[in-house]
This record gives sequence, structure tokens and C-alpha cells, in this order.
Amino acid sequence: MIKKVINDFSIEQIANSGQCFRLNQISEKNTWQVIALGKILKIRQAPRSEEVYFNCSEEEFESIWTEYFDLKRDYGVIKDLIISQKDPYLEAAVCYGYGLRMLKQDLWEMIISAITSQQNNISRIKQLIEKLCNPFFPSAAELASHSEEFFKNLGFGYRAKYILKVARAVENGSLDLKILRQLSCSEAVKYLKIFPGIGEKVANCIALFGLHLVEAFPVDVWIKRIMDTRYRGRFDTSRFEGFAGIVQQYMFYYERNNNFGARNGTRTHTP
DNA sequence: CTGCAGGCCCTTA
DNA sequence: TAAGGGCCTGCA
Repeated sequence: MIKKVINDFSIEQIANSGQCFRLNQISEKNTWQVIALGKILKIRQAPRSEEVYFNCSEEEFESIWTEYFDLKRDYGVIKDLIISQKDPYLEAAVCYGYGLRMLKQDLWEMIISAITSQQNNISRIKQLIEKLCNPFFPSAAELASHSEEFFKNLGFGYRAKYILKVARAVENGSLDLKILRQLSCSEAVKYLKIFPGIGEKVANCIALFGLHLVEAFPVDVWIKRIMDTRYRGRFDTSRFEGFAGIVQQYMFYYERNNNFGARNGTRTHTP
């Protein structure tokens, strides 16, 4: 295990932020495991501690995990920018999710994960993704080699055909991940929406979590509920030009974990 | 038994 | 452009 001291970092909060489906707490005390980028990593961190332990070499940490956990970005600056807006709800959200980070996940894995996530709950999404892995996430070629029935039998339901079509699209080159990586956020969203099963929300999730374009702002039922109940349907993302996706993550995490179960403003906001 | 979970597609008007 | 129904599956 190597030790790092990291500000604005809580592996527990990141694991419960819903952005990643293969980062989970394990039986060892204060320990999480993530399988990503062809590696298996254990992370240990006591509550509220800035000391974080990783079971990997310094070389692996520098070459892979520094980037993956977005450790080069100064979240203190981001938080100050958000707080400077004098928005009580956002201030509370940033305070609550003090250790959140935007993970830089694998693009292909995120495309499949985001499609799987539509009209689905997180525990089931995790189970479905896990069924595809052994232990690493399969390539597009591997997924394209299966039939639609294969995915239906695993429980993907109506998303089975979307999974297969997008895998085949990558295989035959009609979805070019290399080109996708070079596009701007709005271009990437537009490109992704060509493919069946990828709409506005899923495309923005792929842009945010898979392309690491932090200006992407996915609007799911939680974010929509926040905008409707707290902002009368008018939430101005232009206040956060270039990093609205990070703001979205604080909002989402706060609403889901602190105000769980609220519906149509039936529960009041308590800072 | 309904209702619904981090939507999307398709049809109408 | 907007609104509404249907969709796989599993769980409350």
C-alpha cells in the first residue's frame, strides 16, 4: 500500500455518487475496490481523513490513478467558484459532497453503462454490468460477437438491442471512438445521439463520465426534480460555463443521499 | 395487484 | 415542438 494525502477526496462519496458502477466497498475495514482500465485497485481511507492508501506501485499510481481520480484538478477552486454564486442550495450541496471527484472512466465502458442505466436503478445496473465482466470490461468486439438474446437472457431487457447495435457500430467503424474523443461537447452529444438507445441524457453522461468533458450537464429525473422544485424550472447553467457537469454531480449526490425520497417538494430543504 | 427506477423511441397534432 | 404511450425487469 502506498500512502497519499489528498484534499477534497472521499472514496466513500465517490463510490456512492452513481457515476461509476464498479467501485464498491469490500469487507476489509474502510476499504473499497475498483476494477477499471484493466486494473484492480484497493483503496483504504478512514472517514474524514485526507490520508488515502492505494495498493499499487508509485509508477502505476502516477501513470493511471492520478488521472482516473482527477487528482490534478483543484476542487477547492471549483468549490469557491460555486460558493461565490451565493446560492444556498448549491452551497449546501458542495459542503455535503466535499470529497466528490469526476472520475475519468473508460469511454467504451461508459457508453454501455450509460445505455444500461436508462430507466433502471443503480443496484440493478451494477449487477448487469458485472455480468458482462470477467473480471475486466469486454471489448466492443467481444460484445458484438453475441446475439440480442444473449443480452436479454442476462436481463438487459429492451436495452439488449441497443447494446448489440452500438457494439456492432464500433466494430464496423460507424461509431468511431477516436473521432468521438476529438469532438467538442455539443458535437460529441450530437454524434452519440445518432445511435439507437442514446438520447440527450445518456449522451451527456457519456460526454461527462467517458469523455471527461465537464461542461456536459446530464438532466435526469433527480436533476429535473431539483430544477423544478428549487429553481421553478429555470436553472441557469451558464453561471458555471465550462464546468456545469461538476456542479451537476454535487447536486445529484446531495439530492440522492441527503434528501432521499423527496418528491415534488414534499420534503423541505435543510441546509 | 400497481408503481416505478439516473430514458428513449415512435406516433400525433 | 410538445405531449403521451409503450417498453424489459425486478422490487416495494
